[in-house]
Parts: sequence; structure tokens; C-alpha cells
Amino acid sequence: MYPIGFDAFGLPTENYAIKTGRPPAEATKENIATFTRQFKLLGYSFDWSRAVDTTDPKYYKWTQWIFLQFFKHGLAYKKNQPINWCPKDKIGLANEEVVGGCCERCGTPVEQRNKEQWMLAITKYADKLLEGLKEVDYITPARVQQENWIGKSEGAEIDFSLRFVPGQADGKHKAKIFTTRPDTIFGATFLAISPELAQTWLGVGWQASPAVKKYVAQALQDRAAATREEQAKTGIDAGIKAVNPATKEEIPVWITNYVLGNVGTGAIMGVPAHDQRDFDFAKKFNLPIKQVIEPHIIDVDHPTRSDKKDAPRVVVQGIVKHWDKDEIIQLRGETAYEGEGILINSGKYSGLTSAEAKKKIIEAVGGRMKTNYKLRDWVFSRQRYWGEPIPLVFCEHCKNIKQKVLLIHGFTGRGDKNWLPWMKQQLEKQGFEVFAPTMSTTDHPILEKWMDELAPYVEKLGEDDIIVGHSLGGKAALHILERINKKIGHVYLVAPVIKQVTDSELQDKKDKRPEKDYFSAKAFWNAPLNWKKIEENIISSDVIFSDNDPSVPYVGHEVFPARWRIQELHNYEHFTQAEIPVLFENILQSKNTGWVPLPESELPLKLPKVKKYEPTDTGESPLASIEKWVKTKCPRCGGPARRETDTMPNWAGSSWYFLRYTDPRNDKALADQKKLAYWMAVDWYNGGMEHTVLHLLYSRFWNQFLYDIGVVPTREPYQKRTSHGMILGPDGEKMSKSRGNVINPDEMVEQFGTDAFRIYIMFMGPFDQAVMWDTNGLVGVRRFLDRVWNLQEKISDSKDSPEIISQLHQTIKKVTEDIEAMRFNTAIAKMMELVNELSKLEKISKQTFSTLVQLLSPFAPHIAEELWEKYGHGQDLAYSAWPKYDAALAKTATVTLAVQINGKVRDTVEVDTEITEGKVRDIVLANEKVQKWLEGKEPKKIIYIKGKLVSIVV
RNA sequence: GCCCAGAUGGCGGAAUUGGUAGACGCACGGGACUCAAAAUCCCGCGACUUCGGUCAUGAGAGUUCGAUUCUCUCUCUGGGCACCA
Repeated sequence: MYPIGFDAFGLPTENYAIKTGRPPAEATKENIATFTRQFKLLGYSFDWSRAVDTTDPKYYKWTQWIFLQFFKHGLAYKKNQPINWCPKDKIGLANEEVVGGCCERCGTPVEQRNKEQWMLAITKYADKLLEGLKEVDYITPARVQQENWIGKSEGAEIDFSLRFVPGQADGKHKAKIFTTRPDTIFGATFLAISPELAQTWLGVGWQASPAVKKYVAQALQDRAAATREEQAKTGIDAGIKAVNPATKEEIPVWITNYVLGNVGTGAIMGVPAHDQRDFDFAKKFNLPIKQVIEPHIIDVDHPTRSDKKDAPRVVVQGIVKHWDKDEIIQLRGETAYEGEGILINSGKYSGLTSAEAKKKIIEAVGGRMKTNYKLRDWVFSRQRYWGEPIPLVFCEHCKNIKQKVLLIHGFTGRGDKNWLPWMKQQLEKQGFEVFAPTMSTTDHPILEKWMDELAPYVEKLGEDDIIVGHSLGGKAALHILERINKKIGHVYLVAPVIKQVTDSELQDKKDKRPEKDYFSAKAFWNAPLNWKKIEENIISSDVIFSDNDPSVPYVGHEVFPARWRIQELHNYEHFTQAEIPVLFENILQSKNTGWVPLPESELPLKLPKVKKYEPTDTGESPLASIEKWVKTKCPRCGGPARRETDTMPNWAGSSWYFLRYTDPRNDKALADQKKLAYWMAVDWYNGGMEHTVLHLLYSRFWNQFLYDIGVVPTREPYQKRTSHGMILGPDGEKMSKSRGNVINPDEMVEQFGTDAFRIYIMFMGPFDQAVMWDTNGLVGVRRFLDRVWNLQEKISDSKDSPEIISQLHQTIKKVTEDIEAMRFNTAIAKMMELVNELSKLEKISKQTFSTLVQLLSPFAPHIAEELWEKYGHGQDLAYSAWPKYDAALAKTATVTLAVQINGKVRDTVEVDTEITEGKVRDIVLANEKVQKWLEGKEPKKIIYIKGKLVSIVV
């Protein structure tokens, strides 16, 4: 399947509409018609019956439908986000419309303004998107760009306690830092915090000096200027001290612009001896520098160690003269991996390697392992006209409907123990109605009793409501789900007891509960689960475990069905503490905010017609000014409601189009399950490098999400991703209208013909490299096609010579292999060689000519079909069998061997292809030139490479 | 700064499990055909040369009988990310 489609939502079309006042849908239609005509003109064999257009309501119905799935699963949420705002034009700008911090149209400096925006929680998929890269075959740059963009860094969060008066600990105030190098903590000579963090400290009552306040205000303002260039490092001593938890020494706290507010925790420990930026800063402000890591030479003699082949390292090379012999020696050594090494000046950790020290130090200073990602959630709103309308309405009445949460405690737990009361209080504060009953058989759990006691609460729950189950309560939650006949909105399992347990394991349990209680729980514990039924009754689910849980081990997808979202948190034990903020935040994402999804029957929500396409001067999309469209009825309660006026970004439609190709006209689903199962994943996705970061990541995210909710059959959408090179203009620059270096295919086809144009594009350079357009190059290609055409005159019934047949078969081999490896340029070169040879002959056989025409047909289909038909082949060439390579026929009787003496070619000899090595020696040694070069000496060694060369060492 | 890719005649490029560097095409020079031109066909086309050769694949080193290909260092070009702790 070789499909094609058009993705036309977005800025260029919208700007064109603003400029001309023409409806973008109209211009899009015209452009699609032009592209289609040109593609057909060039003879591309697309399956036109599957063509899609992302701006077609029949298509974007499903884009909207997918968005609603994100919404229903708590992955789409609204958040205040800064947007680029032009105060003169009074519109929000996309990043690409901001040039050097100024508005692209009018040059006014751009301001940051906060606006409520729809967000997609792609960060929840950070790890999955990273993991998925292992199972696909992408070209290296594409894979690396994905990895960098996700930007996983594993490190530790460590608290530094603060002292507002030197020498006096108040025990209350702490600064949390993030570091990937906890092993360097003994070298932390200062604490650096971002202006953003300083601002929040000021906000909660920190009495800083006027100079500090002034610096913070200034630094924040400079930051807002949002230039892309790196700013000089500035900073100020905050006037307070922090205690290095490793050395227990007081170190100064500095506020500086080189620490970012939105990375890590917004605070770092400054280790000037082992971080370039910390070093620069310490130099500038005269802060102490303390070395705590020593690079070490690993192995002088072995440049590559077999046990650590892939570890990057620094190689040191030196050339010295021997101390007494007159000899020059080269020394080579390797430093430690990635600058890590052996700890020094680090108390009892001195002498350990970085890797060994990391864990121990984190533990000793009370830190926590923490994984950070660079990836941010995806801002999914655009205050624009030309995009898919977001199919939600806001209903004040429904906002006030109370969502219910059922908290189920675990074995020997209670509704008023551990984190449950805290969670109940927090959720009630947020407007939830919370049930946290205590089971009467909590110490001797009996499944049926629990089900009976929970039944009255379960009865009250529905699609908006939430069940949270802890430990054995998690298992209870699953049993509830397999017994009901309705859907529950969200299910959170906290360290669920779900793994089968044996008697001996129960006996080994080390906690205080009596053994007999365990055996009473066993039947409950090990009761089988009907996952199919459970999955039918859940809209969304989340599972968390703790990595140091003494009683419930982490359980992954070997127990949970493949689609369950499972997270492993650090240091939560068995969640017996009073608070679990992470869980609270997760539950909060399921909170009803008054936004109500349109029912599927009302999709597509079509873009209304407007008079003006500019965003309004309040920064909202033009849709906001159409009262008739905005004012609507709530699909849930029927009361008055207003529509969302934001539209989706241009990435939306292109995030799933590959799925639609499998079933482009389906109006019951985005595509039929069977067809998806048949076609997906995409075997091979070739495209430009400009789409290997965002589009690739977004579409993988959508596909993985759709997989998780059971809509698509594969986790990853694309098996293989390659990239073609860009064709540059004749000036070597990227083709663009403004530069005036655009080549129009219509003109080229007019002048040289479609086939010449096609072949030139393939012949001009390697598939994956950027090449400059040179119209002169078309001349040679056209000559080649003319020569092929002229060969007709030579066709006869004669037989071709063995040499010609051999060359023909070598050409079949080369062309076949090169097509598969996308080496089109060399395939064409090989055919040119054959045609040059044939042109020299008086006569050629019809058979040879036909085979040549077949080989040529993928490159020049028009001329090839014409010649094929003309020379008496009934069936279309396109459906004929590809020529077969015959190794026997490709063989030549003789080969030319190069004769080398001491590595230099001195002569060539033509010998029988099947000649023996002994005979070759005889021939070569008898050779006149060889004799001359040998100068009577005996050869030390003779190397014979069959079919290639003979090398004589003297 | 970091990451990725690359560097071969006048030009686009070819050749890698290490084996005759410059295939194929463009441009250029010479010749044939023609009254002439275009088109076409044939020949030549890396540099130097005392015509024996010598030097040449961004630079320098290494391994090897032999390196465009493998190892190391450096330079430059293109692309991506960027004070990511």
C-alpha cells in the first residue's frame, strides 16, 4: 500500500486567508487539486482511492473523537500557560511567528501573557515513548532526536537545610535540589537557586535585602525578554546559608540566572570543580572550588576493553623520546568514562568509584532517586480559526455536580488509617464526595463480605466517579469491577495485592500480623480475576507501586493486561505514611471541571463560516465572536452552556492519518479493527528530517495512547523510519518562494519529459543526502532515454554475445539490489553502462532489449510501457514478472587481476576466471614488469585474492 | 557548549566483510558528419613529470603486503538541541 494524503490545517493557509479574505477551505481544495494533478503527471503510483484530507469534516470527526478519548482518560486538561502576545496587533503568536523576540509582522517586542490552554499529558508517556524506540528500526539521527527531546535524566533529589542566621538551624526551611551527580556532593561549595524559586520564597515571607529583591525582579524581567541566545551569568549572594548534608559545612546560597525555574527543582548544588557552568560562576564570583573526583587511567595497553565496548571515554595520546635509546615512543591511555572517576576528599567515600558512591551517598544524606524528563506537556490549544474545533462545552451547572470517590483500605487497614483520612480531607476540600468505610472483616478478610459491605457505595458510583484501592483494597476494587454492569470513570490501585501467593510465602511474612489472619486472607488474595470484564467497566486506570515496599512487590504486565498504566514510585514503603501527594495530584486530574464532551453522534463539530480570520483583539479565536456558535446547550444536563472556542494545533490531524489509510471512508470508527490488524504497523515510513522530532513524537504518542485504550493493534505506529535528502535550489539554498529559487515540475516536464525528470531526481545524488538542483543534469538523463529509444533500430532475431549476456545479468543484479537499498543513482548508472555498450553494437536481440525495458520501467514507466507494447508484449509491463538474475550467465570467461609489488599496482594480467592459485603465481612471476621490479630479489610472500589481485611482498 | 551527519577531479557523485581511486553524468577540449550551425557519433579529460614514474580521497599520525574504507587526534561544513543541573 502506497498511500497519499493532504494535511492543510495551520498557519500558512490561515495567513493566506487573512491576506486574501478567501475561505481557507476553498484555497485548500484548489491546492490539493494542483498537487494531485502534478503527482499524477509525474506518474507516482499512489493508491488514490485511499487519499485523505485532514481538513475534511469526515476526517476530522475522528481527530475530534480521539481528543475526546484523551479527555475522558484524564490526559487532556486545562492549564494557565504563557503565550506569545503582540501588544500592537493584539494577537497571540506561534513560536515560529516570533523573530528575535519581536512580532514577525510588525516588529513590536512580544510579551508573555497567561491564557488557559488545553494540554495533553504527553509526559505521562515519556518513559513509554523512550522504551518504544527499542522495538523499532529508525535511522540513527531520528532515534537520537527522539531520545534527546524526551531527555531522561536519572539522578537524586536532596534536601539542603537552610540557615537564615549563620550557625543557627531552625530545622524548618529546606531547599530541594536535583542532581545527576550525587557523588560530587562533597565538592558542593555553594547552593544556586533560580530567580523563579527566589520569587516564591519572597512570596511566602522571606525577608531578603533590597538588593536581592531588586536582582530577582531584574532577572525575571530579563528572562521574559525570551531571547534564544545564552545570557551572561549573573548572580547575587542571597545572604543566607545552606548546610551541605555530606560535609555538614555551611555554604552560601546564591540566586542566579543560569539556574532555570522549570528544570528539576529550580535549585542546584554548585560543584565548580566538576561542572563547567558551576565553574564559570565560581570563577566570576570568587567562590571556593574543591576537587572531589579524580579521573583515572583505565588501561594503557588496551585501547578498547571488551567488557565495556560502548562506554564513551577520552583518549590521551603523547609522543616521547626514550630516555636513553634513540627511539620515539607513542604512549596512549584512556581516562575514565564520561568524566566520572574515583572519589577523593569525600570522607569515608574516598576511593570509591562514582557509580559505587552514588547510591551510598544518596542514602546517607537522606536523598531520593528521581527521574526527570525534559519533555513538557503538549500545549494543544490554538486561538486560531483554521484548525479542528475542540468538541467540548463548558457547563456551569455540571461543574457543580459532586464527583464521588470510594477509598478502599487494605488488609488490617481502616478507613481512618494511613493516608486515607488525609486524602479524604484533601479531596473534600476540592469538592469531591468521599467514602472511606472500614470493612468489618479487615483482620480476617473474606471476599464476599467485603463485596457486600462495599455494594451500597458502589451502587452510587458512575462514569464520573473514582475508586481508589490500597493493597488488598486494590484487589477488592478489581473484584467490584468484574461484578458490575456499568462503567466507573477512574480506578487507582495503590500497591495492589495481585500476585498469587503460596502457603510458604505466607509463613515467611515478617510483619506483625498474626499468621492465621494471613491464611484467612488467602482465598481473597488468590481469587482469579476476569480481566476482560474488568477492562470493559473501566474508562481509565492507574497503578502505582513503591520500589522499597516490604510487603507488596512491583508487578508489571506479566499480571496486568498490556494496556494498564503502571508506575513505580521511590521510597514510599507500603504507602503507610500519612500523605501521598503524587496520588492526590493524579486523582485531581480526573476532576470534573465543568467541561462536558460532545456525544459521538454530534461529531464532527464543523468549523462555522466567519467573515474575518484574524484572532480577536482579546487573543481569542475568531470563533469566539460568533455568538450563535458559542451559545449552546449542555449535552449532559440540557442547560445553557458555551462552546470551547480554541482549535487544535496543526499537529493534530497528522498524528493519526496513517491509521485512516487502512480504511479511509469508514464513518463508524476511525478505522475498522480488522483492517487495522491487517495493515498496521506501518512497515516503512519515509519522510523529511524536519518531521523527526515533533510530528514523529506526537504521532507515536497518539498511537500508543490508542493502543492503550484498545483502538489500535500495535504499540508503535512505524516499524522503520528513513529520511530522504532535501533537493536544494540551484543556489544551494533551501527552495523557497521568497528566495525565488523554486523549480516548478510543470516546466521541467514540459522541457524534458516526465521520465527524464523522474530519473534525474533519482540520479542526482544519494537518496538520503541534500543535493543541489542543476537543470543541466537533466540533459544527460534525457540523452540516455533517447539512446534507449534509438536502440529499437538495432532489434533483430540475432543472438547476443556471451559478454553482452553477462553484462545484462550483472545489470539485473545491480538494479535489483540497488532498488531495495534505495541506491537509485547507481542503479541508473549501471543501466547507462549497458545502454552505452548496446549502442556500439550493430544488432541486439529482442530478448535483451525487453529485459532492459523492464529494468528501466520503475524509473521511466512511460517510455518503458510504450516500448513494451510496441515490441509485442500483450500484458502491461507493470504487471510482468521482474527479470531474474542468472549467476551462471553473469560469469565472464576471463578476469583482470591487478599485480601489486609492495602494495603498489605495477601491472594487470588477464587470466581465466577459474584459474588456480599456483598458475597465477607462475604467470605473475614470469611477468616482465614484475621481474623488473623484483630486481632479482626473492618474493617474501605472495597474496592472492581471487578475481581481484596478486600482491607480491619483497 | 552538546548531539547527529558529512568532507573524494572544474561540478553532481561512484568504489567499504580493507584489494586496480575517480564508475555514471555534467562541463570542457579535439575530431567526424554539415555549405554552416544545432543534434548525433568517436576520442581525450586529477596534479606533476626528465615519460621511467611520482604525488593525490579535509589535515596529521597509527595498524597493514595493501587504507577513501579500520583506530586516534585535529580542522572545516551542514543539521538538530541548548545555561536540562
